[in-house]
This record gives sequence, structure tokens and C-alpha cells, in this order.
Amino acid sequence: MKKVTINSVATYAGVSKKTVSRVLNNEPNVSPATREKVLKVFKELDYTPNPIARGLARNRSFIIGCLYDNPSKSYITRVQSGALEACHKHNYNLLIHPCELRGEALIENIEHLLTTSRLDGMVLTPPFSDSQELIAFLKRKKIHFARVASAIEDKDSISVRSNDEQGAFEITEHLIKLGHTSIAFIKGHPDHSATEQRFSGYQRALTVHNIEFDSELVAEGNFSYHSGADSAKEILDLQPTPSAVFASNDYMAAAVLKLATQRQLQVPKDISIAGFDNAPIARHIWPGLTTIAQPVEEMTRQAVEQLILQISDEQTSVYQATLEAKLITRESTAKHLVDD
Amino acid sequence: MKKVTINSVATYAGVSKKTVSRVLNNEPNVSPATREKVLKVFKELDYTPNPIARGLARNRSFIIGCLYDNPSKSYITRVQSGALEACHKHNYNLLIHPCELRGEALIENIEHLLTTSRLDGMVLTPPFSDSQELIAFLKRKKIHFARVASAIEDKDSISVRSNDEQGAFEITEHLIKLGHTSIAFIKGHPDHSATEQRFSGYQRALTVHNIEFDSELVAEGNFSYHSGADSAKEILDLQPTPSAVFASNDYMAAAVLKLATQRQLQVPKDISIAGFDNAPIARHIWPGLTTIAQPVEEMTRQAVEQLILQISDEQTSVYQATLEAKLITRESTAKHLVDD
DNA sequence: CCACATTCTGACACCGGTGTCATAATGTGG
DNA sequence: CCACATTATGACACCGGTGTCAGAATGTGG
Repeated sequence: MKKVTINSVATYAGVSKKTVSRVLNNEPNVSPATREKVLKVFKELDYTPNPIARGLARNRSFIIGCLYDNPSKSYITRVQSGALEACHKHNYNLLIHPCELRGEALIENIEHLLTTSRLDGMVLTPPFSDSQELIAFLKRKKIHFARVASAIEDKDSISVRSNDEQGAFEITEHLIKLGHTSIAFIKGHPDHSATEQRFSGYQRALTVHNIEFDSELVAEGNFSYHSGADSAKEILDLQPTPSAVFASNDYMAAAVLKLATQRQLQVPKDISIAGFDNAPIARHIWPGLTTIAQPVEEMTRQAVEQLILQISDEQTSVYQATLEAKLITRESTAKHLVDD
Repeated sequence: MKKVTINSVATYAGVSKKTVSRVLNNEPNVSPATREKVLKVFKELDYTPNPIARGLARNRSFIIGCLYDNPSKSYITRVQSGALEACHKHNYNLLIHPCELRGEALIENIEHLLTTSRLDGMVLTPPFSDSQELIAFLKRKKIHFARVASAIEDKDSISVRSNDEQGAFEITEHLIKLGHTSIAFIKGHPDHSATEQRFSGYQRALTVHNIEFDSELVAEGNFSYHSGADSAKEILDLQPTPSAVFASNDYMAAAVLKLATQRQLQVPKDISIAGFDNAPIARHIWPGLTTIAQPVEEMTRQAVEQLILQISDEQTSVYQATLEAKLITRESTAKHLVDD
């Protein structure tokens, strides 16, 4: 059985390639009779147009690439979900490409990706959205891209972020208002700009409420559950034990909760725990985690949507937006009861 | 600035297109001098070959599509991770395509996907790996595909699964050996063949150990945390309360654990809980969940690898494998203490 | 130095569509 | 019924690479 191409359809229907192409793309100026005839042949021959040939002619692949390097799986899932929503709305598809930020191999890796698959645009998620090197490379190669949750400024490229510093400030303030003064903090991955921002929101809240910053209370994490478990151990071993812990994401907060529970500490009676992101795990555990809802899906959705508009030349101005992060209180934080 | 194509490179280097193409693909029979010259021009002009044109000529896209419709996000993450490993090893890329199994729109949806992006092959994850309709469609369209975790037999297509029935049998037997006789069960999504298999393993263990099956103890879930929460309520409201619960996946088990803890039940002292999959959440909560480790990544990795071999014509026989599921005991299950 | 094998190289068709433009068919008003 | 506008259709080049094959350049043995 021979492959069915536009030529076979044309011959079979007794029309030219171009007319078949017109029917294919719902172009005007085709008589109803001809259109019917061609459509019938489509069915008869079970014809599927070749997207590659079409892509070559139009210089489009209708594929967006999503770049990530993130220890938090749920973050990636949410990113994908937002990106897919925008892609499918505009008949685009999503290609995923995890890779490592570190090492000079990055540019080489992306270059190889572009040699392998033509991408109409790329979504950069943290930490790539902050990589000046990558941004410069993509500009040089004239690849459209959009940045998600980036801290750096770049007037020329699409960027959608949320206000992490403010979110961290609010959740810290929430703990302070509950009477906590000894609040431990677990940092995120040093390559991610969110890490610095959340830390700085934490510090600002302390300052505003006249609580002295104590570097002893700060542990280094990297957004993974595992790193949270290590930090949790550090923090819970402190004497005196802090009365509250604010972890830079929910995975690490969950790790603190697990260790605390293992050690017979009651949360939140003995110790309050707060996270960040509002990842699914925050409501899958007991007690549920007080956290900051970061609109990951929405950020990505907007970023990809704007990216597609830019690719289609329907948007000339560069979209830049900051979405709000919102405090969600659950059972893991409560009033600090002073020990008798 | 004009676009850099193979023609510009050829002209600039003073050779033919074909010679440039040879250098590009590391083909033999190019004199070292010529090769050097062309490579230098690549750099000078910052040339990136156009993957679409290449794809058209070779009739290849080097893209694999991954189809899924699964309420468990972590399952998808694991699938992707295994698929990506195989793809990158062979210089392929992965395009993800979530869509709904139900409704006649499925075939239309896939047809549209194939019209939009040329895919060299597709990985079908549950519940698609069990869809006869989809399998027939892909065969008709002569699209290569591999099935992951499917229960149905199809001699013509690649399939990698794990032994769910046996896994469910073992974990149920584990509970029985701990002295439990009243073991509740939460079913998975009815569209997934794993649901039936796990249920049947549970029943077989009861039979083998002379425990009467009680349909009162069976709740209907759908693999989502939310459905697990509903089932948990049903089960914990039973009088007398069962002494153990086996949920068809870890998310639902986590939901049971959460509700039990909320109700002041001690796990595993008052009630034992077991899950399935060994999802990350199984070890992120306290007590950790006893579960069956299903090699999701490995299944998908093997499936995609074989798929790529088949696409490349390096493999003519159809690979079919069943991997072992393994019992992992954690803190959520313990000896049943008879109430005094 | 010649006959022959081997290594390089390029001309050209082709992959399967789309864009441009000329021309054929049809419609409309006077 | 004609002049003209409008709609419908097809011829052909083109997108940017790869495959085939012929011919040129070079190497080898006698």
C-alpha cells in the first residue's frame, strides 16, 4: 500500500495539489462541489497530511519547548499543566526538556535540542528563566521565549512572575502575629532566584516586627524533600527548639512535619510549620500545611499564551506581569503557647 | 540579516550542498581539508540546520509522543522520567499529550495531534494502553507504539507491564500474616486495568487464607487523593472498623492515613494502612506507607527504548516483558492487637 | 606510465506540502 | 450580449535538507 500524499489525493480527485491544500486549510475560494469531492477522497484514502512538510513550507513546527531543572516534581507538573492549557488552546504541542543548569554543557545541550527538533518557542522555568547566558543565546538564535517566575529584569522578553518576597513576608508575619518569635527558616536551592526572594521576605518581616535575625535559625535546603529532612534534623536539634519553622517550599515543610511527628512533637501545639507553593502535598498530610499559594499554572499559562501570540505576530508589545501570592492557613500553624 | 541555510554555507565554503550535508551528518568520504573548511563556515555563520527540512527528507521527526490520562500526578512524572531517559539516550525528544479516554473525541483528538505534529512513535500509558480502539487506529495509521502497564494481550505490539495481581496478593498476605482479618479495600479508577488486577490479587489472598470476602469492606475510588478521602470516610465509619486498609494506590492510602490521624486513630497501632506504587508520598508522610514498589520508570524506559529500536528497524521481534513488583514495608502496617 | 580500484564531489531529483501569480470560469450591471 | 469584477483553479517555484548516481580526483600495483 502506497503512502497517501497530497499528490495521490489530487490525482484521485482530479484536481490540483493546490486545491487540495486549500480544502485542507479551509481556505476560501473553493467551490462547494469541489470541496465536497476532495473531502470525500480524504475519507476514502484515509489521508493524513504530513505536518513536517507543512512545517517546512510554513516555517513553523507548532511545538513549544519547556525547559526545566527542578527538584520539585509537583512544581513541574503544575508548570506542564499550565503550559499545556495554553498550547492546546492555540493548537500547539508541548515538548518537555529537563536539563541541568550547571556546566558549560547547557548551551551545547540546547543547541543540540534545536538541531534535533524545530521549536517555535521556549518556556523557561526556574532556574533557566534567570540565566543571562541562555537568554543571550536564545536572542542570538532568534528563538522566541517566555520566562516564568524570574527575578531578573529583561525588557525584551516575556515574563510572568509572582510576588515571592511579599508572600514570604506575609507568612512570616502570620507566624509572628501568632506569637512566634523564634522562627527557623529553610532556604531553597541556591540557583533559584526564588530562594533569595523568600529569604528576604522572611527577614523583612522580622525587621518590621523588631525581631532580631538569628543566622543559627537558618538552614540550607534545595527545595527537595530530602534536603528538607536534613534541615529539619538541624533545626529540631537546636536548643532551645524554635517554636515555628518556615520552609521555602511545601516539600521541605512536609519533611519537617514528618520528623517532628516522629519525635513525638505535636504540630501545631508544640511547633508550628509553614511552607510555600501550595503544592498538593500541603493538603495531603495531617495537619495540612499553612502555605503561600503561588499561581504556578496561571503564570505558565499566561507566559505560554503570550509566547504564542508573539510567535504569531499578533502581539508586538512584550508582556510582563506579576501575579499575587496568597496566604492559605491550614492546621500546621497555631498560637504559640509559652511553656510553663 | 538573512537566514543561514545549507545553501549559504555551501556557497560561502565553495562546495556543494551535498558536501555540507555530508559534513553535517559525519558521513565518510569527505576529505579532511574540506571537512575543516565547512566546519569553520558553520561557526562563522552560526549555522543551525533546520530539523524540519531534515525530517521531511528522512521522513523522521525524532519525536515520541506520550499519551496519558491519569489522576495521579506522580505516576505521570515517573512515566515521563523513564520515557525521557530512553529518548535522550537515542537523541529523540518527548512530546506530552494528556487527553481523555472517554468519549468518541479520543480518536479525533489523536488524529488532530498527528495532523499537527509528526510523531515517530507513541507511548501509551494506562488507560490508553488498554484501548482496543486506539490500538486499532494506530495500526491502521501505521504509527509505531508501545504499551505500558497494559493488561490486554496483543502479540503485535510492544508491551511492558508489572505484575499487579501478584503485588496486590503479596501486600494483602502481608496484612493477613500480621493478624488482620478485616481488611478494607479501595478500588482504583474503573477505566484502568490495574484496578481489576489489584482487586483480584486482594481477593486471591483472602481466599488462600480462608478469609471470607466481604463486599462491605470494598470502596470505590479512582486513584485520586480526593476519591481516597471519600472512601476513607466510608471505611472508617464502618462498625466495627476494619483493622487494616489496603488502598489501590498511595495517594488514596495517604488520604486514609490523614483521616485516621484526624480522628485520633493511631496508625499502625489502631489501624494498619497499605498502598500501592511506592509513590514519593509514601515516604513523605509519617508513618511511611507500606506499599508495593511498581517500577514505573523502568517499565516506561524499556517500552520507549524498544519503541525506538522498532522505529529504527533495529528490532524486528516484538518485545513483551513483565517486571516484578516488590513489597516495601514501612511503618504504616503492624501486628493486629486484639482489643481487650 | 598505464589500468584499475578507491575516494571525493557535485548535479539533480525528491520529500510533501504552501505561496505567488496567471488564467479560466462564473457572476453582475448596463 | 458585452464589459468588467469576482470567484475558482492550476502551474510552478520554493521551503531546506537528503538520496542516487555519475564523474572527477587520487591512490595503487605491475
